[in-house]
Amino acid sequence: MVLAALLRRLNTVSGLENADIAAIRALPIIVRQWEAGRSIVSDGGRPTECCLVIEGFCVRAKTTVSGQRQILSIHIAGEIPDLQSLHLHRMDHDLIAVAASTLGFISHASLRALTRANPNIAEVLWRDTLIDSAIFREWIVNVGQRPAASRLAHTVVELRRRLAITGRAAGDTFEMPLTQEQIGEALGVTPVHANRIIRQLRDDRIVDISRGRVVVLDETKLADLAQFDDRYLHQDPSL
Amino acid sequence: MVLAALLRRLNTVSGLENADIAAIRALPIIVRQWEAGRSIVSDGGRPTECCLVIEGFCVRAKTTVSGQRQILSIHIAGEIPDLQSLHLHRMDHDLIAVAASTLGFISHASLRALTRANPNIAEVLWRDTLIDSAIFREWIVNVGQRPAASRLAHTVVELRRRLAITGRAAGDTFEMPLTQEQIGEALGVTPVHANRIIRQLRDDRIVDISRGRVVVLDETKLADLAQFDDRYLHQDPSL
DNA sequence: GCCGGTTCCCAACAAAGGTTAAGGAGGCGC
DNA sequence: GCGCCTCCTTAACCTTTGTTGGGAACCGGC
Repeated sequence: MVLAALLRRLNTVSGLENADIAAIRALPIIVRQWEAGRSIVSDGGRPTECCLVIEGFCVRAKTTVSGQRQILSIHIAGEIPDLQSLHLHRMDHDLIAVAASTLGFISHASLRALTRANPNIAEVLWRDTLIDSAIFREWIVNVGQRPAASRLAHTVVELRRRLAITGRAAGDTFEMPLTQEQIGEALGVTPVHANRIIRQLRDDRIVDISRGRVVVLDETKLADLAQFDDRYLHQDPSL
Repeated sequence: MVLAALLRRLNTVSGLENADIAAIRALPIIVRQWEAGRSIVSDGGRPTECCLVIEGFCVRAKTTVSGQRQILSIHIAGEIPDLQSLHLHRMDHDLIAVAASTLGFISHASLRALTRANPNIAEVLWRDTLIDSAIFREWIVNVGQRPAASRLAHTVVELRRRLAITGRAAGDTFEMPLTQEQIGEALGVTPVHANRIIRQLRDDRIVDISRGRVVVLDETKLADLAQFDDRYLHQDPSL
């Protein structure tokens, strides 16, 4: 069921009525397989559909004039990374699959009809983009204020929490299929320095990040380093 | 007219119909004077109203567990910096007036009634929060990839462009009432380093930032340093 | 099973930015 | 007009991160 992760996530994060679920289920979706590294929408593009991650991993990224790349967010099953394109018609960044992924494409036309007809769903999706925004704010703090090792720890904890919503972070292990270069791009450091801090966290027996997997070795030390406060994820709709 | 800057801005950035303008004009707003440095809403708070900046300057900021502060955005006349609180009920950051300001408070109840009754306005406001989000993305790039002097230049150019919408950046001079410490907090550098780069840009005759005012001395050099691409501001609704 | 590309790993050195510590300029209350 | 407080300014020194340039390990295709 292609909508399973999306419905699970929206229900956890915002709460859905039965009518909402039915309306979302009725959306026409085109499912496609995407290979690792392939771009989904590019900076400057004018997409006419939104992309639901059914399975896999995508990132949003921006490249500066001088050619440096910054990863802005990491997206997992159940998320719609380019939902903003519904009202921001020209892309200001790239969306790329970093691992082989299953994607579902939903036309802007059908989404707009859905939100117009169903203000409740409009608010749920609006809220979803606001949570996206809250995560960007935390990333500004991450790159602006924390030393590189803490940045990595914070990113790892955040991803784990988000994966947990759809049951993709059981135990102390989960997938994070980014190369060290991409981890550096997400943290705002060079690949060499990314390697240094990954090694450091491994040597200190805090987390082992290798071959696209993360193994948490010491919860306490990781929490200490990350100084993670989950409020910004707004996972509880009642709060 | 307290709504002048807001309507001017929404109309530039999204386009408004006459009916929308009338409906916005009918909103009940409580106007209050705010002194410089006074907090408007705090991290963890659960506001029941949104705050429109009628005149003045506000910033949003987060403080880490270890006490470091990061400014997330700068807000000017015509903006609603905590519009996200309409659907994100608990604040994940602070909103503070950095200069003496005139603020208008609009209850969530009346805003929600407005958006429910008028899907067009709902979309305009949704789009507004998406532009907010696009600016956060650019700030991640700014803090993550650019050297400190470019970061400052970029921030200056962005603010100038946004002020220009409501005619508050005529000529080569505009207000930016931040202390050097606050500039540092926005750029993710220490106050000492903020001072270094401000001096450097002054010595190089690029911009003179002092006593809360910015004077652009050399457009070309500034543009060069900032590498500014205004697409992320999404100021043209037709694009 | 080998080959070519990607990814990972590492060391030496350079540069950007952080830390500490201090003095000076300007505004405001009395 | 004096004193206080905030903000700005600067210098010397230290730490983190970037740069350059390498080599080793892994992976998929043939």
